[in-house]
Amino acid sequence: MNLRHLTFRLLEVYVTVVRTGSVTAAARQLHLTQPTVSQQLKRLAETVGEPLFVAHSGATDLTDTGRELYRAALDVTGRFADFQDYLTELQGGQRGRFSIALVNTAQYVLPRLLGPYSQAFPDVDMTVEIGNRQEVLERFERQLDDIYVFSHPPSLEQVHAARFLRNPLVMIAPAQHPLAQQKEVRLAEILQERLLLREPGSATRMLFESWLQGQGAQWSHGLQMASNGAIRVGVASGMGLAVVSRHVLPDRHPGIAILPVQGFPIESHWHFIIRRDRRLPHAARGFLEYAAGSLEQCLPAEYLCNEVSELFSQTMAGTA
Amino acid sequence: MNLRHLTFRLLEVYVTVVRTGSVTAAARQLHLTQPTVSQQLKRLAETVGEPLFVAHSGATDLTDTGRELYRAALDVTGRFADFQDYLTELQGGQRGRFSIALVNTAQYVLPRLLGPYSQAFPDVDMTVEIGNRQEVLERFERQLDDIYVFSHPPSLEQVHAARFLRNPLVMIAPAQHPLAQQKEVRLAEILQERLLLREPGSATRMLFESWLQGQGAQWSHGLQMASNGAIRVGVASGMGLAVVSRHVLPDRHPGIAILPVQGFPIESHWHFIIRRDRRLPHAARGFLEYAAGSLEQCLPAEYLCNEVSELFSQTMAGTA
DNA sequence: ACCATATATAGATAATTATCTATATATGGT
DNA sequence: ACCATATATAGATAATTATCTATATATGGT
Repeated sequence: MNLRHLTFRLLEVYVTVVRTGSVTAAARQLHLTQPTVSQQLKRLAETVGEPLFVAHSGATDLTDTGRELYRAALDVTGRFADFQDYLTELQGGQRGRFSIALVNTAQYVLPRLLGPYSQAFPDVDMTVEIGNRQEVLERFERQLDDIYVFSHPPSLEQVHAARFLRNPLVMIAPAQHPLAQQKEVRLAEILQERLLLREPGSATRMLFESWLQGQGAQWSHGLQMASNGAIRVGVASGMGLAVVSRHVLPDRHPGIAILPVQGFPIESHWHFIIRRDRRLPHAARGFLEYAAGSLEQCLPAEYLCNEVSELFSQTMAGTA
Repeated sequence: MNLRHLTFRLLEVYVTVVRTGSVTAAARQLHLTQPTVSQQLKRLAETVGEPLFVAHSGATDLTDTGRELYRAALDVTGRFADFQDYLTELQGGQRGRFSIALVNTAQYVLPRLLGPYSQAFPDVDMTVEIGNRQEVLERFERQLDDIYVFSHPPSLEQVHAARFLRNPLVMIAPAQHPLAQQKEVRLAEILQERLLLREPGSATRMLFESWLQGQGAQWSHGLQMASNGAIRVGVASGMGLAVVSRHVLPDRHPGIAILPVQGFPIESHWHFIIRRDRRLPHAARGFLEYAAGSLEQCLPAEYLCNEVSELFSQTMAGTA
């Protein structure tokens, strides 16, 4: 046998024999029979091409070569044990990396989950991508990320989605706006006003438009703005009304009023989405498990809608 | 497959693939076919339980796990290469250890060979044992050493011996002794004198006695002394005559005369002796090879009798 | 001198490996 | 759009390994 065909197992057997100082004891420890261990030793010595033991009057002793081999075996098996540890951590989700792509609006809440998670798993290397619905959808199609967050997941066969948070869309107005004083606001009243809207690829805008369409309505004065932040500031400074995710507003939001429009808030949910046709990194699974268990602690109870574990069990099935 | 059944060979294949960045190139380098290497990689990945490569648009890249494995593989194969180097040196006789047992008298010449040898092979750990014939014979019987030096080797089946140096026994007397003035000395004249003799286990004494017996003679006044050195001093100071190896006398030996006794010098030879029933360490073989090639440079030409290489070829046959 | 214990050897077998040839399947560049 | 190149898969096979049970052979201690 060539030295190259040595296995770690064989070295392990050897190390055990040297440590215990006895073939029989080693066999017991390794759950092998004594002849098996004897044979392994013989094969090892043949492979090395030198005797490893000398039997001088009873007690067998290591030769110099045997001692060298023992050292080498310890180093080598030790180094490989390190690699195994790495694997174990990786497979347990305590180590590794994954990426998650968020639609813009979700960045107002998700950090509350991502923060504690990355504190709990400092060895996981997490990448967070942010874009509007259109952009995240493209990433999804190009399979760039491991987990996606949408309010309306693409419905394809290879997609698994699970809701984790309510995402109500509200109509906001400057606090001093006349409509803000009313008990109830009719849709028609809104459509007179100027509306600050996100770009067409935005999920919030799509949702609102499809809702409007359901009502057989259409807005008249629109003004496009690049971000939720800009819209919020715009509304506060009297530029117009807007539809935004409730999460875009801080808990306290002076200068801005939520209008009690008929049919509002428009209900939607955020989902964690994974692709069945792509291997889910252990760390990504680990994150979803963490989310399933910790959403309650991280996010306000009023928005909770924790169905993450469903996703998780689905995935399991998909993987198996 | 379990991680323990990984072979160094498999890691080597992996390392080659990573290095060349190509399965086909690695196969060429390893003198394997491409499918063989593909299969090995597949098996390796299965063993590890994680993908090692990601194929993103053509170019295949290592995963994190692949990179970890690569590091581990480098460390591990590197460590084992060190062990192989050790083996190579050992098997080449440049490293290792052996012991050689000398009869007392040989210690006057052998250092001239051992010195240069151990300078040339500083990594060989050599043990030199010294005793009288009886003692060395005992060591031989108990198989304590790798090489023995006798003038008259035991003649057993498992013994290989080769002469390497003449060992003439001379009769010495105080320089001012009457016999020292004669052109020729008869044996009878000697036997009148007091003879300084080594102990019964000594080779010199045995040789002399058996020679005497051949002549049908016997000495009358004997005085036993413990060492060749003591005898030399004793003779110089007029205590008597003595038979010693020519090598016991320095080149210049004022105060001592070599008597031209009839039948003297008694010729004998030193032999290197090895046992066929005992593994000859590579270093011991290396020493004998060195002796075969370097005796001429190390010892005086007049005593040379280099038949060491015969021994060596015999040994080869015995081993094969 | 014998007995208990440890080790080695013989003989057997199921499983696995290492390797091949032939062929199918990407994939990148003109 | 096609062709050259690279990779993966299928199918086959000889060799090797890992392991066992049964048994022979040391070896050290009373």
